[in-house]
Amino acid sequence: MNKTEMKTTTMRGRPAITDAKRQRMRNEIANIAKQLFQDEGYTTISMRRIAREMGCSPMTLYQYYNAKIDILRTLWSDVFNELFDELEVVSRTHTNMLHCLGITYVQYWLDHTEYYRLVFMTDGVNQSDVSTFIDSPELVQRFSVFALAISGSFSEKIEPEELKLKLDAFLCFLNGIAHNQITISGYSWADPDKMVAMAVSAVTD
Amino acid sequence: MNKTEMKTTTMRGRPAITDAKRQRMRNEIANIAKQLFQDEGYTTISMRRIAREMGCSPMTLYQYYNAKIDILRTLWSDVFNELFDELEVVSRTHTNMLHCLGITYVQYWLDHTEYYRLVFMTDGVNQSDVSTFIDSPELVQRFSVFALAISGSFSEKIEPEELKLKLDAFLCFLNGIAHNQITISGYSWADPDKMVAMAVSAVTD
DNA sequence: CCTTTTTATTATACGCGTATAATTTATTGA
DNA sequence: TCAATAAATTATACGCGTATAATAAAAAGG
Repeated sequence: MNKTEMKTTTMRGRPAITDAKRQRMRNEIANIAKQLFQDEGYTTISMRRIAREMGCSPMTLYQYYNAKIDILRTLWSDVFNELFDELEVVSRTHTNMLHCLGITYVQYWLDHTEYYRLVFMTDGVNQSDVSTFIDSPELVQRFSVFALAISGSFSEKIEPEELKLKLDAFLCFLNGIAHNQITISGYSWADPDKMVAMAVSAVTD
Repeated sequence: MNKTEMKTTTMRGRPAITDAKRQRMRNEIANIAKQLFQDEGYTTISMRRIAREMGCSPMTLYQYYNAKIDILRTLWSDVFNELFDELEVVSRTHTNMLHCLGITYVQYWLDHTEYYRLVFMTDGVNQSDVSTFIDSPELVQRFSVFALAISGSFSEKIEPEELKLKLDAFLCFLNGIAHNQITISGYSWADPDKMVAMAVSAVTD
């Protein structure tokens, strides 16, 4: 029997915050933080600063998020959902699906480098990474558009382990293209679309 | 006329530290820091702790390094040179050069994830970008082992722009493989060697 | 009303990286 | 020997993330 269930019976003491209220507060914090992170960068913005903008004390933020990094994590999922919405549109409207998916995926990050930095380049040295939420079931589910596109590009049925290899490699290649363009921006990279084309043929041949 | 040149003429005031002495001090700090970083991790170890082990005040470290991250950068630079030394050995001793180069390159980063994070995942907004380092002439020079291996894998001469495309794509793919393994560590990725093999065939076919 | 209980919120404190101010040290010219 | 000077070193201070302690707020029971 957990606390939310206890709520139904009468209880002494100040009542715990409603789930709805809690969620509204989380959203408010996330929205303010998103704006600040995008404008001035994750490391530049402090919890004290977010609190000031919220009109609360710094420690109140910890009532709604375990840590500063957790606020960022919430923003990550928003970003991914937007991206995958685009990808699903592509998967329904294009015939040479894989190539278009690749282009869309890479181009999305190149068009939103600040998001890319938010998701894949959070302060390097500590060990908290993106995988904790990439592993969330609903996101794993979303990645299946790539798997379907790959298996769809073959006439005969493809073995699961070979599909996994192709899928993983394809995702690595796409991320690598985006990542190098963004992090090594001083170097004049070859056309991303052509590199995506190479990634596609590596997976479909 | 700079300060080192001024040293030759007589000057008032406490003399600046010798280059040799400065280098000895840098080495001493680096050695202590390397041990501590390896034992307890970069984030865990503080400048105050390093100073304590050195028997000096925290701020004295800043006489020899601009920032904590610069100490790590120095350590990384050493190991990075070792990577390219390895790669050059590989390029001289193996026939299927490209595949071995790829394996070596990726495996290096997987063996030194903390250095990967340092170089490729530093928050680009607030300070030094990877490209400033990657663009340094001696490092660009080092990357040519990949270009040579690619052009060497074709019997007839390859056009420069096509070579560039293949080289850039190959580097993107390799970095992507390493990057995804490191940043999305919770996901069980396909065998890196097999993905490298796909990257190789994408470039050589 | 007032106490009791439980939760939300805020205050305080710690160690961090490091900018800047203060101090010590090593040298030269008088 | 003794100021003057310049570099090395150290002390102090700031804002940071956040753990923990203190306080305020909201409900129920007397």
